[in-house]
Amino acid sequence: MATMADVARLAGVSVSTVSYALSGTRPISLSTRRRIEQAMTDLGYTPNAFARGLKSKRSRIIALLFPARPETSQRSALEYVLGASDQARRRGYHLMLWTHDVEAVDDLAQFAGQGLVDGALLMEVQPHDPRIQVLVDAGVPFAMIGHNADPEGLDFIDSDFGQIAGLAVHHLVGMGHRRMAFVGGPETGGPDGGRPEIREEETGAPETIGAVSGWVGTDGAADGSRVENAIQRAATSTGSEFVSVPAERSADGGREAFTRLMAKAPETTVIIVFNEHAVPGIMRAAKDLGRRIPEDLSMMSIDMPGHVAELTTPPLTTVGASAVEIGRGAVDLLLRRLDGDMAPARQLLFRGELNLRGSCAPVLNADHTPGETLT
Amino acid sequence: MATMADVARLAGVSVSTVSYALSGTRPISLSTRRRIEQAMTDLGYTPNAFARGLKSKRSRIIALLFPARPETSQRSALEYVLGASDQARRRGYHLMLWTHDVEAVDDLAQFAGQGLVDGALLMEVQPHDPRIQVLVDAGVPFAMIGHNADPEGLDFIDSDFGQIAGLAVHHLVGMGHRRMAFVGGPETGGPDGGRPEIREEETGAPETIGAVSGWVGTDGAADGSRVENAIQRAATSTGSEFVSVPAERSADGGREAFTRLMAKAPETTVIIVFNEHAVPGIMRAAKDLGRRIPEDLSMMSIDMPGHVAELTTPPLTTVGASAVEIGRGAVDLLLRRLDGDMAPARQLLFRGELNLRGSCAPVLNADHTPGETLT
DNA sequence: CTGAAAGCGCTTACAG
DNA sequence: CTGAAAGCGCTTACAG
Repeated sequence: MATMADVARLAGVSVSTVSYALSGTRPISLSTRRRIEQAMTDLGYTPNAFARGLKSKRSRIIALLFPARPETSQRSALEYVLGASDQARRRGYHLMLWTHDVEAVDDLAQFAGQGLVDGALLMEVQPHDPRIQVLVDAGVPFAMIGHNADPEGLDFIDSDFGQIAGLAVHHLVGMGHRRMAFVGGPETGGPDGGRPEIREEETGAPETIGAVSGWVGTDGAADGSRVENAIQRAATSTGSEFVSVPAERSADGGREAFTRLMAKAPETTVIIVFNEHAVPGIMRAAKDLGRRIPEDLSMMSIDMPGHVAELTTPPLTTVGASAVEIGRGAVDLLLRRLDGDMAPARQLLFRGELNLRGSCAPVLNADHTPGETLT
Repeated sequence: MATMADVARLAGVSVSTVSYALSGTRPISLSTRRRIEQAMTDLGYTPNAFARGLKSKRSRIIALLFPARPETSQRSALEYVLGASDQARRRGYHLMLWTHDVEAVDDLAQFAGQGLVDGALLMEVQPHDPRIQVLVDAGVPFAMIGHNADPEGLDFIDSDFGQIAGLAVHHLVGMGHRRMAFVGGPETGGPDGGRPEIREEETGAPETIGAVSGWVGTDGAADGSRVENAIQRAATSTGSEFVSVPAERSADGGREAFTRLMAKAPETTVIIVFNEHAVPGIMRAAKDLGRRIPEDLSMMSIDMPGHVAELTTPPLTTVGASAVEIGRGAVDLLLRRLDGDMAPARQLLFRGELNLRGSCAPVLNADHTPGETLT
């Protein structure tokens, strides 16, 4: 590989001149610039990333911290990753994928201390995420996809679950639904499922950028519980009944949850699911009980990629924000910090959209009295 | 951040001694080693990756070259990525995700010239993949996931489509199927679909490692066509009829393909699909025609992740090799090169497995004569 | 068993 | 508008 010294020699200038020509940080005469450019093409010169990083303290590499076990990946995860990767490239950065155990904090500290990355993006942020303190201690700037319990002063981008819940519930109410159920992950399930108390602190100033809406507060809960709370609030505000049933992340988990749901609230007219892996089990259990979707029971899925939602029969109506766009937005948020912006933390909520497919239908007998059986 | 000089000062030794203590490349007295270790913990020292990379010419970073558009990602792609990322970590390497346009070869040349990565992994390798020459020219070692038309001398790992096709066809024949159809991507479709001629060159020595079987030759075709050819060979060797219909990668593409298939070979008893996005369209079109799956028509999907196959009704029987394992294997293949192994190229085929779900059933009227209608 | 020193390939004050 | 030189934080012959 040609070095900068090679280029300088061939162009008949000093190394520093080549460097300045490359960075454009000081004026170079046209003829000199031409000779340098010619020499660079002739030699096929590419600056050495390590020498550059050693001197300038900037690597132009950002890390994507992805707490995944290869076997149990969420399906929209790829979209976050590709969105972030694509945007990083557009903005001249490399993206390092760092899959890890959320609890393996020592490894992270070491990684952060290497100075390899200029900043980090955190996926699947937990309410009390141990990674945050590690990054703060290491002085590595970061932005979160999702957020922790107390995100004050921290940059993040998240789905606007309040808006998304409103969108979902409004659509369903318009179809006559008044008895709604929510199936989330094992961490959900309301009081008997260990949901943390709702704290409605109105912190920070709302902001709206593009498809992004303002941040107004946190309830300190994990994703699933936040979605659950948002749906519950939206549902009860319309006078609808609401029940929540947790489910393991598997088809069997879905079956089981459906059984519990039928025991608890047999009159349910719509199930809103935030647990991709439980979907097949729920749909099969419903079928086994003779509940046709959507005629007898509507179903809606939150944050499910469109091509996945197409696979079920009927295809699932979904609601959610674009994972690709959130991935992109996270990169922009981080690079704003890396570019030295000292402004206060920016907390962005990304608006979702409703994608109508075939799994929601009007309630036929909207005002049937409790006690009747729908089947 | 503490530097090696800080550690040396605190431990009362020279910088070189600290360096040797860290690398273990020369004997250090126990007491010295102790003092150095103490100093490192006290200072929270982590070696600077850039200084190290500049001097040693090794970054311990490998790139995963992923020619993806964020919007149209294959579902098993995440599994390759996570498998590779996980294995890289285990082996002490970082994984840089490089999503790019397959044709944007200039960008790749620049990337490769930076000396940032020690090697690269290529996903979605094309028959005449322009990336290969770029990497060879840049002197960047690489391993392929999949392979090009002429992989002689190149390391790769791929699904053993011959074995996979045999597994699939054998299972189907055992159920009485004798009229098989294949639906692949737009690049498939046999002679009228532009399939390259089959060249059966027996190159290289077969090898078997773990779940990996030996490589015996290439037909110089893209993935889809190779799968198609493998299925065709397996089918005709059992005396079965075989037709192939290409499909666009979308639900509509699937519908359309199904219509063409019914015009071409209405007696078909099983469809083998290698085109995830076409699946919903095929299934709905079949249903519209009154063809029940699996009673009237069996279906099998190649290389579809299990949790995805669970979503359809009935869940899909699948056949294929583990994408996670192939991702891991690719890393091992590359690191073997990076560790200076000068042995000849290693070409590995990964065996697939059959996952029975509910979409394949015995043919009821196995010996019906042409002219009868199954519906 | 340990140290002094060169040098990896850049960037960036300093000087003109 | 351009150059000579220091230095980023390591690794690794060279010397003892």
